[in-house]
Amino acid sequence: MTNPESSAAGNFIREIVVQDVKAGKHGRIVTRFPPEPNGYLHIGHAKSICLNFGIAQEFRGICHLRFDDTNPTREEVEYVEAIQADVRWLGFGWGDKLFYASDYFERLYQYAVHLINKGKAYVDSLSADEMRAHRGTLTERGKESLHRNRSVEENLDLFARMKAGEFPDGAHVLRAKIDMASPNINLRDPALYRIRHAAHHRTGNRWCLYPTYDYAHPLSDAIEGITHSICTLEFEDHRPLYDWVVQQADAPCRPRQIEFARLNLSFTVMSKRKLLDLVEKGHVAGWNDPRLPTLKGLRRRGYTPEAIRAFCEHIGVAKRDGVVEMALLEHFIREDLNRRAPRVMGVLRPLKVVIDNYPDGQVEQLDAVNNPEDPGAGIRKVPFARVIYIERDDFREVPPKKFFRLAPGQEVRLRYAYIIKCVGVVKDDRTGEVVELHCTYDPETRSGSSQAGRKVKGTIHWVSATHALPAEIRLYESLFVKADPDDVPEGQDYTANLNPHSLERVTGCLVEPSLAGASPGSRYQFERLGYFCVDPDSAPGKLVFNRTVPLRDSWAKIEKAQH
RNA sequence: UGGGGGAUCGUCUAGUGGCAGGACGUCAGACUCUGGAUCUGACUACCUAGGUUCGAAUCCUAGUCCCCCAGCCA
Repeated sequence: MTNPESSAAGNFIREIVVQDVKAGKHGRIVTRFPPEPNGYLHIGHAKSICLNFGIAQEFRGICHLRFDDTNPTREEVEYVEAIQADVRWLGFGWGDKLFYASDYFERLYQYAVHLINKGKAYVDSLSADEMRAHRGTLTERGKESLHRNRSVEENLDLFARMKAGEFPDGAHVLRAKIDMASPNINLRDPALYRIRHAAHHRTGNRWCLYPTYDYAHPLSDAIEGITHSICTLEFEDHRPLYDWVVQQADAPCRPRQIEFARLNLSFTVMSKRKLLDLVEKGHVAGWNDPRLPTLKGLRRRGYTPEAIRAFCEHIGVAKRDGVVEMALLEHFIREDLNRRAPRVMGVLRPLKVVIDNYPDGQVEQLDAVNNPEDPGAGIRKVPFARVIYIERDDFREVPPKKFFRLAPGQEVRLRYAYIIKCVGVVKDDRTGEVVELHCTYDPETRSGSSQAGRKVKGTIHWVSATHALPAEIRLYESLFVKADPDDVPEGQDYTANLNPHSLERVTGCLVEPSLAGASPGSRYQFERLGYFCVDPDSAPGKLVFNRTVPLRDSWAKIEKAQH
């Protein structure tokens, strides 16, 4: 971890840092994660967090957490707290390096005065519309504002009065004086300050003048001594402006901005706007809805920080934009939970089975392995009795080819118990639905016994009728039916691709009694089904589980191929 | 259309003039008291056309396609 040369996952940014270190450019590497507190963190942020904090760790440097809170009209404390909790949950810390761009407002203001004095910034009094008209287009150069050549004294006076609150919103802005003819639109005298008579979540009403991102960000980086300012691709053509601001302000250091491609995940959306939209329009239940790619959603879904970090490590960092398959994220949570999650038995859709030759009233406590991947996890007792429930899917009256489960006349092993044979099927007279099975068991085949070696094709899970606990289980599918939710017919938007089956609440499930005290957040593998996590909605006597991800299911593939 | 970026297996990603590699995925098979896990094997890629070179994913030239930018958002 501390030796850059031995780093498993190299990428072009680490390479740049290595070169800079070799060249002796920096005493110590300082990065930063700079969220705007106007929304919750999602897995795309996790990529950036892992990158920034990861590089700092790797080079024995430090990563700052800095809130980019320059726009009081969209930011709230609720988010700054949530963001800190999420970063911590992901497994990263920032020591005492917690900062806010708003902490720098006074210094930023002084830098602006400095720019005015140098003739590098001026107060413009054009309206927003006029400014837009003056900006030109992608192909036509812009026109200079008639206020562009105001005297330093006049600019200083106006700027001070803007700060003092003498003008309404929009009356004036402070602009960088760069080049209205630049082919890079960002350099056509961008706004540095705008008037906003709005209360800020940290500075209250002290200011009515707020810096823009393009101005506050580079200077905040410089003030903090950031060596490598890592951001996403869309800021690439802001880099000349970033450099301009730092240089013209005569800031104490010159951070290097490096851009990488943001994460896109198939079958979901990542933009703050769409996420907010989904929440506000009620397509999901909130920011922590388990179907969302938000950190809070993934957490509730049962994802571990370790799995998310492993995912971020493996997707790599590059400049080409692409879409990572959801299957890769699922791979990492399966890998993590396979190693760590205790196994239990639970039946989603119970089918009653009476074992005719098993003594009525007898109960056996059978040994069950808690985690075959982890011998240290030990064993537990699972009660077995005459009436049990099995998974409805594990029985077919007319078994298709390669169906290794229960069917009339067929044998199957009950996990950790006996081999049983189906000898009778009870149906509902009216609907024809199978409501109960009759089986016989072979007492010689008890799990672990000398005769247990007899082979049967299939093993299925079960719960004892009298001992099982009722539960609600929430099954999730992808939020969208298309890998690219934006792939819609003309005139429709991404919500047209919402998956109507993204949530299925299954009630009447039965789980083994050892789950009685399961606390919210704890994760299990329900054997043969998948990984599940106790939902915060769960309560004693009212268990609620979320399915994090199903187990890989090769039978489902075979069956699908048969159709 | 001006500017800025980017194109390598289905997906993500290595590669910096010398055998195109890894991971996910998919398909087979082995094993298994989870149709899980594990193991084995297979699969499939350098945007195009020229050029330089003994040799090009890599260098050059000309194209093509994709993404970003015209907020007083970040």
